[in-house]
Amino acid sequence: MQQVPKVKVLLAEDDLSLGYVIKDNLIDAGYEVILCPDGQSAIDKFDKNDFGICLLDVMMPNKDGFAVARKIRQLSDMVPILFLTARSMEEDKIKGFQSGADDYITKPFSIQELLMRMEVFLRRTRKMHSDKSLSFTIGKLNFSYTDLKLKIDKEVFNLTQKEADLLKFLCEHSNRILKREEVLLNVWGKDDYFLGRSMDVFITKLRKYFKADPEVNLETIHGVGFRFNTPTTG
Amino acid sequence: MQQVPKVKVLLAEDDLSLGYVIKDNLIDAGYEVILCPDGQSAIDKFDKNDFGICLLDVMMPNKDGFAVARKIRQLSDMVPILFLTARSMEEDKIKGFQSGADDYITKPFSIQELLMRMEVFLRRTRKMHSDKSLSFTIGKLNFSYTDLKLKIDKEVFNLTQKEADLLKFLCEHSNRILKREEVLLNVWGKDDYFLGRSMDVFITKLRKYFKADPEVNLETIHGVGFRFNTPTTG
DNA sequence: GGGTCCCCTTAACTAGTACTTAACCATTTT
DNA sequence: AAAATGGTTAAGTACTAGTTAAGGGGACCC
Repeated sequence: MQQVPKVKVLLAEDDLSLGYVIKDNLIDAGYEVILCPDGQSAIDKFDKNDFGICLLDVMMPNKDGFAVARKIRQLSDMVPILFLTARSMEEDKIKGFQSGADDYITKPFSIQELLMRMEVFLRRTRKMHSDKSLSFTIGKLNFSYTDLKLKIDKEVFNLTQKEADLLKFLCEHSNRILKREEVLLNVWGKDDYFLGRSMDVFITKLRKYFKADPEVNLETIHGVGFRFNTPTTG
Repeated sequence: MQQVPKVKVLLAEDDLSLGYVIKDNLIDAGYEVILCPDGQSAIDKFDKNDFGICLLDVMMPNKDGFAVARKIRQLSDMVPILFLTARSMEEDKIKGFQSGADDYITKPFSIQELLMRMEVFLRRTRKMHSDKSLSFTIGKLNFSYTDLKLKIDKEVFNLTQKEADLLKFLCEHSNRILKREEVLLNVWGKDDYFLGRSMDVFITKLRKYFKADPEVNLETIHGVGFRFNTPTTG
C-alpha cells in the first residue's frame, strides 16, 4: 500500500469514545496511531524520532493539551502539533498558545477536515523530517545523526561531525561491501593516500564504540574496503 | 481568522512555476502575496497597496529587479527589499545595489531560508508578528522577551535587544543542536565570519547569566554550533 | 554641534579541539 | 620472505571558539 513507513500519530484525547473513532479513521487513512487518555501519558509516550504529528485535546485531566505541547516543544521543535478544541474556547486564548507551525481544529469536526489539516502539516514538514532528523538503530546501538549521539544502554558517546558523517554513510550502506574509494569520495569528497590513512584512524575510533555490541562489527575486506555488518532483523 | 493583519508581500518573479511555489508557501506561512510576472507590473501594483516586504527577482523582462527597486525606493524608503538572484551573479554587482535594509538571497534557496530572512527583516521594521508577552521558564531562570529581563531568585539582568533575540531563539530551539549558521541566519539575518565572532561574544555574555543555574548550560558542539541544554522534567 | 552613553562589531590574544600526518607494528598477499 | 595493506597510537597542525578589550556608529542631551 505505502512503501514509505506509516506516519505515526500521537493522539491525546480523554473522551475515549471519541478517541477510538478518530483512531480508527486515522488507521483507515493509513496512519499508525497511539492513543493516550490523558496528558501525562502522552508525554511519556512521546519520542521525537518517532512521531510525525501530534493531535492534542486541549481539555484533559492530568496535564492539559497546552502543557503537553510545551513539553513536546522542548523535546522537538519540528513535530507539528494540532490542538483539538471545544467551540466554547475563545480564539485569543488558543492563539496565545500557538507557536511556530501549530494549528487548531474545533470540535465537532469532520474526519475529512482533520485529515486535510494533517496533510497540510505533513506536506510542510515531510521534507525536513526525512533529512533533518536522521536516526538509526544498529543492534543495541542507537545513533542519532542530528544529535551526533551514539547510545547504548544509557551510555552515550558524543560524536564529532566527521565521525557521524562516516557512521551515517556506513549505516546507509550496511551489510554490503564498500570500497575504500567509495567511502572516501562520499564522506571526504576526495580520495588520496593520506585521507585514506585518516579514514583508518576514524575506523579505529568507530570500532571502539561498537565493542559494546558484538552483533555489530565493521569488517575489513582486505585490499577492497569494508563491510558494516549489522543485524538485519527488524 | 487572524486578528493581526497579514503582512503583504510583493513578489516579482518571471518564472511562474517558481513564482507559484513561493507564493503558496508564503500563504501557508500566513502572508498575503501579490505575484507579478515582470518588473513593470510590480511597479504598477506597488503604489496601490501597502506592502510589508518586496521580493524581487533580479532578472526579469520589462524592467529588472534593480530598476524596480529604484522605483520603489522613490515611493518608500522604509519597505524592505529582498532580491532573488541567480548563483552566477557576481557578489560585487549585487552588493552595489544594496541600500539600507536591502539584502539578497541566491537561487536555489529553501523556503525555510527565505522565510527566515523575511522574518528578520520584518522584525526590524515592525515590532514582531504577534508576540505580546513572550516569556520562558528555563530551570530556575525566568526570561521575559518583551521586558528584556532575565530573572533568577530576585536578581534581575536587563538584557539588550540582541541578547534577548538570541536568547529567545535558543529557548525556542532548546535541547537540539543548532548550527552556527542557523543561529546567525535567524538572529542576525546573515552569516559571515565577523558576525560569527560577534555571536561568540554574545554567547559569552549569556553564559555569564546562566552561571546562576547549573542545570542550564549552553554547550559548544565544536565545528558545528551549540546546544542549549535545559531541564525538561517538571 | 559636540560630548556622552550605550551597544554592537572588530580585533587580538589565548585555549582547546578535531583532523591529518607520521611512525611503528600486525596481518595478509604474492 | 618481501611487499603491500591496514591497525593503532601519538605527534603535529590548522582551525575553532572563549574571552577581554578596543573601535565605531547612532541616539540622546545639553
